Amino acid sequence: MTPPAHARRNEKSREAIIAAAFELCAERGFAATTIEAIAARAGVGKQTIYRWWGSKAEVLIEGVRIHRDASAGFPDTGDIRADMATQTGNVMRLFHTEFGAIWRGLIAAAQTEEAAAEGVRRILRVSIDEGVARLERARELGQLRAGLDPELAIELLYGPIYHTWLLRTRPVDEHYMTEVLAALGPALFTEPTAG
Amino acid sequence: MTPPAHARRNEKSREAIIAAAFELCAERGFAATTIEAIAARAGVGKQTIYRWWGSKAEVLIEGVRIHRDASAGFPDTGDIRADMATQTGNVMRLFHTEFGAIWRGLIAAAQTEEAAAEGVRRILRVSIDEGVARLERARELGQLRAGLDPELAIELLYGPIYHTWLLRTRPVDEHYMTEVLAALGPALFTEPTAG
Amino acid sequence: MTPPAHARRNEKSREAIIAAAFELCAERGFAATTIEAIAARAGVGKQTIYRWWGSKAEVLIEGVRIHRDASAGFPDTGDIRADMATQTGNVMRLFHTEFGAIWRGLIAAAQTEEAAAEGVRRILRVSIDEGVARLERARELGQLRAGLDPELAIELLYGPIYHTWLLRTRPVDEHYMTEVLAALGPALFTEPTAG
Amino acid sequence: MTPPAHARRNEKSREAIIAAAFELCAERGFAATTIEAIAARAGVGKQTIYRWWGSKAEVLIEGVRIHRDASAGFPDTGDIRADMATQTGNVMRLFHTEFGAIWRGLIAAAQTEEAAAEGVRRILRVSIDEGVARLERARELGQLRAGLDPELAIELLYGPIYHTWLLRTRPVDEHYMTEVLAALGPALFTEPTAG
DNA sequence: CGTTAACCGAGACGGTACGTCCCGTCTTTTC
DNA sequence: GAAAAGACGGGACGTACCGTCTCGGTTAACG
Repeated sequence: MTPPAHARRNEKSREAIIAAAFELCAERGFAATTIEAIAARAGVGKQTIYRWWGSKAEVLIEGVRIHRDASAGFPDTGDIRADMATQTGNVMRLFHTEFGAIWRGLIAAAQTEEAAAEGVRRILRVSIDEGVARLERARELGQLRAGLDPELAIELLYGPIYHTWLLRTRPVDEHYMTEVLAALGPALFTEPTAG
Repeated sequence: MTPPAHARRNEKSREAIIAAAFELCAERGFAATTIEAIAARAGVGKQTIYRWWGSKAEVLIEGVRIHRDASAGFPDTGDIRADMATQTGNVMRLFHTEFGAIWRGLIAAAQTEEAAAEGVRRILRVSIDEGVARLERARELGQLRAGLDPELAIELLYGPIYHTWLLRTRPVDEHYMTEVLAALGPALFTEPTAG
Repeated sequence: MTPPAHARRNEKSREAIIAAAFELCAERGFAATTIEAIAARAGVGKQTIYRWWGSKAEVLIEGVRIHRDASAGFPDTGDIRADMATQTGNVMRLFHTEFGAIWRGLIAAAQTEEAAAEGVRRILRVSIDEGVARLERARELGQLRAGLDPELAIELLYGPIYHTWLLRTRPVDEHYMTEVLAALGPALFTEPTAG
Repeated sequence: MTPPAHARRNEKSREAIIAAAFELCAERGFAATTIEAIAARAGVGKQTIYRWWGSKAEVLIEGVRIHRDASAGFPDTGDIRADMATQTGNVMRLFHTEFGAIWRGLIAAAQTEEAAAEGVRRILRVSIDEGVARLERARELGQLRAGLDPELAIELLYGPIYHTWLLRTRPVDEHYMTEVLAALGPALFTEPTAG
């Protein structure tokens, strides 16, 4: 999404733009954030944004990627059920922060704008791969239901999360993930061996 | 979303506006569809749109509702697994038509605009309730796993559909729903009684 | 230059735009006057300017035309030499006011922009015709050199005025027009009959 | 307008810039010619233009000066009326070439920009002085009306030329200068001696 | 004869204005 | 009195250039 790193590029401007975009999304939401406002807040000419990114979505995606790279990966305590609960809980919590609002905006943009879709996909790919890797380790310990495709398993898990978060068909309380995991248990995991 | 039906209201305009909105979304996509273009296409003053709806999303939601009311409900052949496969297959097929593009746009709008979110929610509510009703009938036949909340079950099923459709993390082939249902089977259903 | 008078047109905006354009030209000069600034000063959307005029030059030309229509015509005391001195003196004085700066800008614009050239031409046409009419009256009194084309005579007179004013090859003192008229006398007029 | 010749200055760039400026003015007109385009066409950095000139007008003025220095001066056949006709005819012809379009642009720029005005003035000064010198020679031969200021005479002559050329109040045919000279004759010259 | 300072091409940068597109409101006229 | 038509004030769009500012790379004068 970003043209290949350019020697002459001003790193300070790049950072200021991403930071301004995040601030403005936090303050007034994704839809009300404009390139003009980002440029003004960052103390930058509009052209400098258009030179390196194709839309506000691409700016934010670069910011999200940086944010994501700096955050913890999938937990691995050896207990796959517990780790899944931890991870999905983290995700749901994240979704209710400012970051969630930005991510929501990006997913909306991705419905319309191919570049945004590509960025969203790339970000999700990493998370999915982490989840798949964790499931592979669980499989080696015999914790996974036989014949289960790990990537499909991740979708079974994240699907309901995104469904309730994006479509808001019902209020989500803090036990939601517990219920989802409990219900999905028989589809995903072998019975935990007794204590 | 629509003000209470008004005696004086011009029914022809109402229909022309909704039809124009659908056409334009089909031709140029949700994001590129504007109120001005809808009004021009419908041969209507802009004010007439603003008088009765709050945004293009609301116009489309009314159209989607009409469309939905005219379509078949949840199938019920007695075989819950087969009916689920039929229904989810229908949904996925629908998502790849022009209607899908509109629905995609409305979900995007719902991330930002409360009125759209409300409309989306109301439309989904009906579909979910139909699914829940179908599952209740299955439960009476002992086809459902004990202790399963039917609404949660619907989310376990539709979650992955929306996840792959909205986030496009991977190409979806025609067997996708078969695999999802197979994987979810142990979580949702009792073993089908032999022959 | 202006589209045919339109019933729906907002007269207040039209006047505010012309007034704002004049003010801004007076304050910062023709070149530094922008459509954006005119719109802002007039409390008007830019589109409202672009809807009715093609450029700032056309706005100003409309203003100049109104200004010109409201001003006195060619003097006629019976003494053609004196009237010419009065008139050319008035013109030169006018050229050193704010109005002169605007007229200067419009002539500059006319070098580049056909619509401005057309406007300038139309404004000048009226003044030239007035001069021609005055000379025709002088001819009837036998004050004009035989065989002189009155329109050419006007050009012989105004030519040096515009030459010094636009090209500024030398400072112009208040006697300049006296000298020009004295020098042109033999070319234009018959000897005044001794009195 | 040009800083004092500098030893290090790249002569090739200087020439390329002036040539590019002339080409671009010829192709798209003075107003549409930009410093960026000149730099690109000349294969030169923008800074190299800004280092040596203050504006595109100054670049063109330097080019015009070179052009002018290379062209013939005022003719002198001994017959002042004929020489004036020759010279003014040459000028009017020149005004209808590409060079005329550039000169027109510079005069327009001079209305707004002091440096351009200064350049225009300097170029005109030389031509006026040549004309004045020619008239002085005519005076010695008794061809000039007594008491006529030669510089004023030049303005009486060039005034109408610039008036019609810049203000375009009427189409100018090839006899225009003949008529102007014929009409001005009594103001400028003594009667040609018979035979 | 190596150093060094200016010039050079290139082009990113902070800006300003452009002319356009729509927004949602308002006004006029018609049915 | 709803509806068509569309002008209006406004805000953002994405683009074009402005004039300034690095950045390496020549290149010519000086030490």
